[in-house]
This record gives sequence, structure tokens and C-alpha cells, in this order.
Amino acid sequence: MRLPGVPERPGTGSASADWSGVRARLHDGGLRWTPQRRTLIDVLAATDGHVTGAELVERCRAIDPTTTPSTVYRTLDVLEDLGVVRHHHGPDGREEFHVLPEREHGHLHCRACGRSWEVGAAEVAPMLEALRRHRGFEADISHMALVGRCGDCVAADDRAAGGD
Amino acid sequence: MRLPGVPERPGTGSASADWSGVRARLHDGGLRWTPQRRTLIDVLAATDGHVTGAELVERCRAIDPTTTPSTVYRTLDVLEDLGVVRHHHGPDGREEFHVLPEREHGHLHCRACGRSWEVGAAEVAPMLEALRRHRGFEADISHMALVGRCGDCVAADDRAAGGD
DNA sequence: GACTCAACTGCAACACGTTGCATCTACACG
DNA sequence: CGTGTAGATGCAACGTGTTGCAGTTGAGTC
Repeated sequence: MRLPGVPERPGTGSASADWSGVRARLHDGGLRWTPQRRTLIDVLAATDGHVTGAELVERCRAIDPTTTPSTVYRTLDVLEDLGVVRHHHGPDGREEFHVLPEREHGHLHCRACGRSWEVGAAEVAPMLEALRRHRGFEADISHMALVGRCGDCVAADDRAAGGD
Repeated sequence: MRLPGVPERPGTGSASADWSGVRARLHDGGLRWTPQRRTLIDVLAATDGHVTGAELVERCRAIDPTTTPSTVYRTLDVLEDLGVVRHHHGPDGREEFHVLPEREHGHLHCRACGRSWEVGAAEVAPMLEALRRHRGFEADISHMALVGRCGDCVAADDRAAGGD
């Protein structure tokens, strides 16, 4: 979905530093470092771009077959509080997590071909500004998933039918 | 997935005209009018604003206790094809349906207080335009749900903490 | 009114995610 | 190193929604 060569470092450290920092940050919050959490962290560290919750459970099971879903989801909650992951809901309402969000971004999903893209904060900043001005609403862009049709599919549709 | 129909009349108090049309439109498509569908239509006709799928199932059961979820959800699919209902996914990923969408609109949901609002097409038109120009992407605004914090909650937070 | 057939229904099983509760354990402290 | 305890785990049950399948039924036709 995304290339491995993500332009890292928005201002904070590199990924590896963040992963080792997680343990310390758990401790800071009075939380614990357990084998199950280590497994999830290992999985996340090896993950690029977006993953669904179910997929994370699968990958954890690949490492430790005794993994149970509830533990994974609860740990993901904790990690989200820590800012290590973010989640949004895909077009079908399923959870999608992304790892170490370097910068704020939203999501575009094409209903026709199923592909998705990220949109940078800059691209939607004008609308966010407008919403803030008009209604005082501060939208959380990284939780945003816009569904629609991508340029390719629109073009294909136009060619095929003309109507809808 | 979309039908051209139903653009007219934003402010009709009684939707009865539209509801009676449903049966005819089902017939037009070679589809059938069944007691189960009638029940759901009755429920929808008595519904304002947004409802979750589960709630619709409940209300149908109130009328006909033998109602089964799969039938309701399948009928909702059909009705969505007809343009009678629209659905989007709430902040928790659950389905929310709205009835007889007179005009296109998106949704704003406050994570802090749980309220939601509708945003008119005009309000987001500039961003939609920008997306179309920059990436050729045609966003479906009525499937959109932006999560964030409303003006009240932002103000409350600022007063309470000052930070985050 | 009877026949026919595709659309529809209900059921059971499944997928994803959440929650309550009893048990276990990481970790601070002595 | 042993102990206490709050945080974490695993299980089982639940909630919401989807799917495959076999049986039922709406509605067009004779």
C-alpha cells in the first residue's frame, strides 16, 4: 500500500528509537511490559502502512499461537493512547491501524477498485479551516476515510456507460 | 450502487408519497413486495434522522417478533440501491442509516460529547473540488463521517487544561 | 385457480470486535 | 529472594453484521 521508503522524521526520532521507547513509556504510565505486548510490538515494527485488526491478530498468532484477540485489541488501545498506532475505519467499517504516524494524514478509498491513498494534511487543510471557522469543529483528519471513486474508475465509467 | 432518482423536494414534511413509490420501484426492478419488506418500510417511514442497523432490527421486531437480522440487512441493501436510505459508518464503525436523503450531506461527530451534525454539500464542496482537481477523486460525501471535537468541547478543554 | 420459477426468507455458521470476570504475573518494595 | 497488588491475560459470552444454503412464496402466465 505504501512504499517502504517512507520519508521519516517529522520532528521526532526514527522508528527504532520509538519502538524501544515504548517499553519505557509504558512504565511511565504504570503499565507493564508483557510477552504478549512484546509480540504485538514485534509485529507492528515489521509492519508497513495499514493493517486491519484481524490481520494483526493473525500475525501475532504466527509468532505465538496462543495469542488471543482480546489481548491484541486491548493492547492496541493502549498503544493508541501512547500515540504508537492510530486507527480509522475502512469503507466497510472495519478497523484499520497505521503504525507510527509520522504525519497527520487522511484516507481516500475507491469503492470501485478497492485501492486507497493517503492525503496529506496540507491537502485538506483548507476544508478543516473552513469547518473550524464556520462551526468551531476541529476534525481529526487521521480518523478520516473518504469513500468515492478514483480518477481511473471515473474515467472507466464514463467510457463504459455515461450514466451511472 | 447509486440511482439517479430522488433529487426533489428538500422540505417535504410527509414522505408518504415517496414511501408508496417504493413498492412500484421494486416491481420495476423485478423485485418483490413481501411482508418483511413492508415491516421495514413502516419502520423507516416512522424514523427521523439516523438509526443504526441494530436499532432498525429492534424496531422491526417490535412490529413483527419473527423478524430476522439477515432479512433486515439484506433489505436495507436493496433500499440503498433504490436510494431510499443511505448508510455511513459512525465513529465506532457501526452502520448508521439515514432515511430519504433529501440532499447530500456529510457527518460531523464529536468524540468528546458524542453529538453529531450534518454538513451540507456546499460546506465541503471546495474540498471535494480540490480533491477532484488534484487527484481526480470523486468523494461520496454522504458516506463521510468526520470525527473530531466540536466547538463546545474544544472551548471546555481549553478552559480546563490549556494543553492537551 | 393452478403452475412455475426466480426472488426472498430463515437458519446456522461465521467474522470482527468488545466486555465481564476469575486468574495470573510483572514489578515495586522489604 | 519472597511478598503484595494492581495491571494484564484468557476465556466465554455477547453484539453487530455477512454469507451459504435449503426451503418458501410473490406474482406473472396459462
